[in-house]
Amino acid sequence: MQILDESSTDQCVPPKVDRDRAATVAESLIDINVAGNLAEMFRLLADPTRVRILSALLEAGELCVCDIAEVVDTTETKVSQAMRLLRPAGVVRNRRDGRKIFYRLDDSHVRMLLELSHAHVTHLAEDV
Amino acid sequence: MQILDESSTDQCVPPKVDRDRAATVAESLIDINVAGNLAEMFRLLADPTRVRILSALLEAGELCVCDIAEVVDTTETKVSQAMRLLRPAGVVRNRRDGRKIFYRLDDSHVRMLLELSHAHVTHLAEDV
DNA sequence: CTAATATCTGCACGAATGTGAAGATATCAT
DNA sequence: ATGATATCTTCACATTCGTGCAGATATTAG
Repeated sequence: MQILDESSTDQCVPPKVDRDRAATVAESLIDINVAGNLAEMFRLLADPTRVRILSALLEAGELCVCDIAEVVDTTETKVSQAMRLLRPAGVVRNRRDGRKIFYRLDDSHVRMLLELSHAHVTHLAEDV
Repeated sequence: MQILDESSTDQCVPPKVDRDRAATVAESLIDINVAGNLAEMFRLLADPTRVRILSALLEAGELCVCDIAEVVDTTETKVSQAMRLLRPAGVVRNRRDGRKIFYRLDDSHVRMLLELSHAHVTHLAEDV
């Protein structure tokens, strides 16, 4: 891109052009609080059980806790604790019907994330 | 969608239609290994520093470690350790030029994830 | 060669996280 | 009322994770 210029004497021996680019990036960089929110959202998806639960909801649309536990092949406690994390984050929404509580995805972005991620992983699987 | 039917008596008092749906979901459900890979990929993004680093690379295209540290306002050790996680996962690629090592994003899906996620969070920020 | 720069690694410690067991609520059936 | 079902919560424990520090490696300059 640009020719390296070792004239300036700063802490990192930065070529002038790169310095400018770095400054520009710093301005348009994602806000530190936003980065925190993003990281927290990714953390919610950083667990195999939760991924499978969300995947099941993506397929079924709506499922009660016991059905989720059966489909995902895990305990109801795990499902319940997963929902405790996902609910206040706005990822899932619940609805009571008798003694059952039905959950469904409640975030179009998360839905897209899941679909995109699924495509990503299956694409990786093809390579390997 | 379908009318609830409390006739069958199974362990979870499941209406027949729901049982079928659960079975269908179980078949088309994401594989357990794939879910693990997905979760691991999300875990890489589940850290504010790493999110900011990737965001910087998304903006700048390519940056060396010291510039990343300056732009993201963190230590070079943090950047280096972040890269130690992101490199083997195929998220970033590096190139040596002299004593500097330049990093850039190396995964179109991750790029999309970041863009989509950024849109998601800014959308949330508008609501609140 | 030595000195300085840029990056990486190993280690140790505090914090956060996932998990299971046991008990607490809430709803329905009888 | 009692018992059964479905879900949630609390607690404690083991594991993992992010962090900083000190030192190691690699490259360039003199």
